[in-house]
Amino acid sequence: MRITHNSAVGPRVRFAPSPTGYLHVGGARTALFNWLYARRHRGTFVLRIEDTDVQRSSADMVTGILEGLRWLGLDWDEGPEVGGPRGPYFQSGRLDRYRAAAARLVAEGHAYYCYCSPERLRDEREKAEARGEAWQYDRACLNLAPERIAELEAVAAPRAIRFKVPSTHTAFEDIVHGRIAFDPRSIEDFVVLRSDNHPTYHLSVVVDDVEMGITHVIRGDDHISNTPKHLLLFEALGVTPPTFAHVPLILGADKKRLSKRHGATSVTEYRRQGYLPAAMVNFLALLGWSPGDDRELLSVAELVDSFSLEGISGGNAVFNVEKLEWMNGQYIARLPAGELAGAVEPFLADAGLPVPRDRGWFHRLLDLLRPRAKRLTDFAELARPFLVDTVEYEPHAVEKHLDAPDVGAHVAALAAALRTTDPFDEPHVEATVRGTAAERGVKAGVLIHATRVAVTGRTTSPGLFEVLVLLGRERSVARLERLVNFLATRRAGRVS
RNA sequence: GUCCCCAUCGUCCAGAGGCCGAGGACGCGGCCCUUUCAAGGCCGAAACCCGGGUUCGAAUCCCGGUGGGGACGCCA
Repeated sequence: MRITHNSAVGPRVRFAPSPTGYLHVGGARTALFNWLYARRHRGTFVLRIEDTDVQRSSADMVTGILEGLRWLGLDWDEGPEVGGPRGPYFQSGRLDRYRAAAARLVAEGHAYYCYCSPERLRDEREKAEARGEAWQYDRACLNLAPERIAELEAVAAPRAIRFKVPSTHTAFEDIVHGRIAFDPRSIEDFVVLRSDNHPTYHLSVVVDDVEMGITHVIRGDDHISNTPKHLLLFEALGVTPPTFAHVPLILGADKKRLSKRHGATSVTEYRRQGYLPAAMVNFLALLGWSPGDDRELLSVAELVDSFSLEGISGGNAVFNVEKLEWMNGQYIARLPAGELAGAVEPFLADAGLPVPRDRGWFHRLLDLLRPRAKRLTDFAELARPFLVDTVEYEPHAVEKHLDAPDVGAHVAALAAALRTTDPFDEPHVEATVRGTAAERGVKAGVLIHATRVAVTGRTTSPGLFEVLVLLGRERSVARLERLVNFLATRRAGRVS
């Protein structure tokens, strides 16, 4: 049997979410950095599901996370649904390995059994807290007498396994932060295997990173303080630790860790709000990282090409939704019409609007609307007048533009003129509108605004001539005539 | 409280001792374009946290302070 040594080919990185929640934008960015690093260096991107917390993990969450990653275009080389030579990729399927590792640590004197009750530990912590101090495990079980152990075992007392933290000085070179050192005395003898025989995060993450041949650990800043524990574990297991790169956290506008109260935090939510995956990726990439120059709009290929861990900033970053919106608008403006159509369709459907069967016409409509859209959801409202049979007149539009004298007559005249405008294209339609206004002695604006209300029901829309042409002669004329009727009956109503 | 990380415009970044009288982007203000709304173009306001060093010279290096964040679980 041949062992594949991918590390010789390129770096192996991993994204290891725990399915206790949806895919958070912070997690997505961590995944993105890992992915970019793997792609940049022709390495391997591994996806591993950390579901050792059986209580809080769920299969639905796994599905959601996978969907989120796929939507962003972050494909994994090894992991759920694609498999790979270093599986299983769910920690729940690797329990025996963690138990074996824990047993080995005990056998080799790096860990010991701990029979302390959770209640006692909790009490000690509370007491210490009351004194304003932090409590560290007191090693009560480190040197239990053999007889005592025999007693405890005889009654099958629950036992956990704790790592015996050596006094070795733990320091490491972090790619984004430089050298980070911890005083080993500040690290307690942490549990590696719970009394229910399940590993803690520290054990599973290290065992997996070893067995999966991970060369670079790119993860959130919040793991810095866990790193010395991991380092110690790697050492006890006799393995050279991977290289670490701790990326800063994403904060909300109040500089607190981004959470639900700041608004949307899940990738799925942004997707629903009408953001394009490419914009999301671009934006996330620039949160805490920069290519080193002033480029803002970078394609995935460009990101891959310029990504480097050294370019990651050390400070936390505030999630700036306004910039995301702007960026999304930029991507909407540039997306090929065909792709934009596909992206917009579900949002039209959600709004109860029909998707035009004439693709060419649909594309022209989209081209008219796109400079006005920041999110895909905007298209529903923007497109409504073009997709419904009868437009509704917005009250303020009626007030603002239909009260001028003789508006009805002007509009009627335009309707008549438009019947014979040939060809019915922008230059000719514009000439007709302006000509009609001139003939009737009103400023073009008056007629234009009234006409806009007639065909869209609103005070704002894309350029009126483009709108008329896109709607076509029949619909345009019909809408103008309908407005004439509307004004007539409205006046009648007022008189009586 | 202890340990760790961080510190340039409101926000995201550029800046790795002289090129910085600090550059880009979002947002904001103004002007232009214009039938409205956008988009676009141009212009503008806006920052090196404070105090000590080191150096001929510091946004850049060192120390301290302050501020912000994170971690202190048989959660991950």
